[in-house]
Amino acid sequence: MTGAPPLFRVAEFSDLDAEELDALKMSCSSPREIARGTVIRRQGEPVDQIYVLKAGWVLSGLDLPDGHNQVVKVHLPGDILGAPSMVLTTAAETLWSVTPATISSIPLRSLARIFHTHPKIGLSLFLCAQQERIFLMDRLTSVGRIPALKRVAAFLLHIHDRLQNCGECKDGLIRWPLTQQHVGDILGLTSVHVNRMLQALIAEGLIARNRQAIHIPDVDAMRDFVPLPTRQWVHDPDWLRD
Amino acid sequence: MTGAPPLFRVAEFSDLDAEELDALKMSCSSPREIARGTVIRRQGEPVDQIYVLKAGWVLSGLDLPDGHNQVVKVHLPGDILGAPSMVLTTAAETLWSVTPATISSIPLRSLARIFHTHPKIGLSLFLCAQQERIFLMDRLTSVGRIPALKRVAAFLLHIHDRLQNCGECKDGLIRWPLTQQHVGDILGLTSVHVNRMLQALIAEGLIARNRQAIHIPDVDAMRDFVPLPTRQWVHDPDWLRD
DNA sequence: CGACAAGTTGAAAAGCATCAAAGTAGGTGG
DNA sequence: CCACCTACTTTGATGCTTTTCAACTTGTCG
Repeated sequence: MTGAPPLFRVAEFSDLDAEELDALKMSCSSPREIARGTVIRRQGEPVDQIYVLKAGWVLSGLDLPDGHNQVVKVHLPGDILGAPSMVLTTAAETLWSVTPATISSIPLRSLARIFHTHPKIGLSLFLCAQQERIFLMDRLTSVGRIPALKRVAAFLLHIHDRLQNCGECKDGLIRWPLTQQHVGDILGLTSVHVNRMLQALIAEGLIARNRQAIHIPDVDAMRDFVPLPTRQWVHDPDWLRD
Repeated sequence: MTGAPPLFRVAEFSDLDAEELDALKMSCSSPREIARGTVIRRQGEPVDQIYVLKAGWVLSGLDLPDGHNQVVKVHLPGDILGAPSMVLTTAAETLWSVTPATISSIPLRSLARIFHTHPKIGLSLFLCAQQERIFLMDRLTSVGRIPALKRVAAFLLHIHDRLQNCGECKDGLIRWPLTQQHVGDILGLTSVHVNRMLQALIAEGLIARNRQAIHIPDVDAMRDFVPLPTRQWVHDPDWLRD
């Protein structure tokens, strides 16, 4: 939207005025810088706040008793972190940074208050939660019904689109902080198989790659290759206008 | 909670007073009865309302170009249907009943208004959306990282717990309207393999089955067998009380 | 009774996991 | 500046889980 760093993706569906944006900011603690690999909140811990990601990449994942891990969300700048566990007595997910990151936190009490003082923000938060459900539904479809090659492609394209949305990607060039093990945990594959699928995508000419970056030279070709639809998000629709 | 049929699962996390429940009811159209196999809303159609399921089972699924289908949600009585597509210009999901069902609808405009007139309902709806995210995260973990036998077991247990929550299941006995093809589409398996896994669960003594029902004789044993944690939902927590 | 949907079974093949080992880059300390 | 360490990537061989395909069985409902 603007050239400024994205503060909140909350305003993605309905425009918030300055006063509302201010109210949101007031609810946030001052930003905290964390190193790569920092655990923000561990699975099983009590939940008394959620977080806003100002910069960096954060993963949210579930650990299984057998040592396997499923990453359920790749968080990019502007995202709200840790909200699903609000409805649980103990956090479902572990949140950890895979790059240096900047986060601030919102106490649950403040969040609840916002719904009363600024209903429109409440509605915006609700819509963001629905968007997260769409993301999860698409990933579930990907993991459940799409073979590995296209599954990896779908994921790369998804990240591309979201990075572009927050102004961190242009010309299909993505600074890539994830290991192949991470990608495996995101897509329900082994890192070995992810490696082979990446090589296959390179052989197809759909992507190029060096150590720190992935390049999608022809985004439209990638879109054709991926069997999931590109999602068209509403913005300030009829039914939201009073 | 009560012996009465569950109207809204919306009140699961915070108690709503009579006036609020009334406001919710007022936003709903009068209930409509639909036959088994009725499509409520098809993928790709415009989105101008969401639905409340009063009775029956409804599936929500995504169709892929290759003809495969991924069911992303099994809806039980009390559920809100179709909300994720609110943020899209065109519905992501197809909703169809697998039993005779009773639904009523809520226009998006009314839903938006509720956030302003009854912020507490807005907050409750937000929390329900977070719960749906937890369900999706658990299913994603299931499909991504849990082998077929335990995956089927986890799903049966999940449905058991939710049915019990809305008073439609006791003593581990579940009236079962889903075909093995449905279960396959829910879990990312083929119906053939679902069939074999069900037989294996019977051989293990974890379930029993006849044509219309599934029985979990020892729910605790089932819980031990399943590698996902049982979710403990908050109800009326500190931070929600003003 | 006959038709259709769903469940069941077996055999073969595919896709992905597993295991093990070697290769590569980046960072650190001597 | 080199040597080493660590984390990550890459490669090959093998095996298992699940799919695919096809046929057959069972139940249901007109």
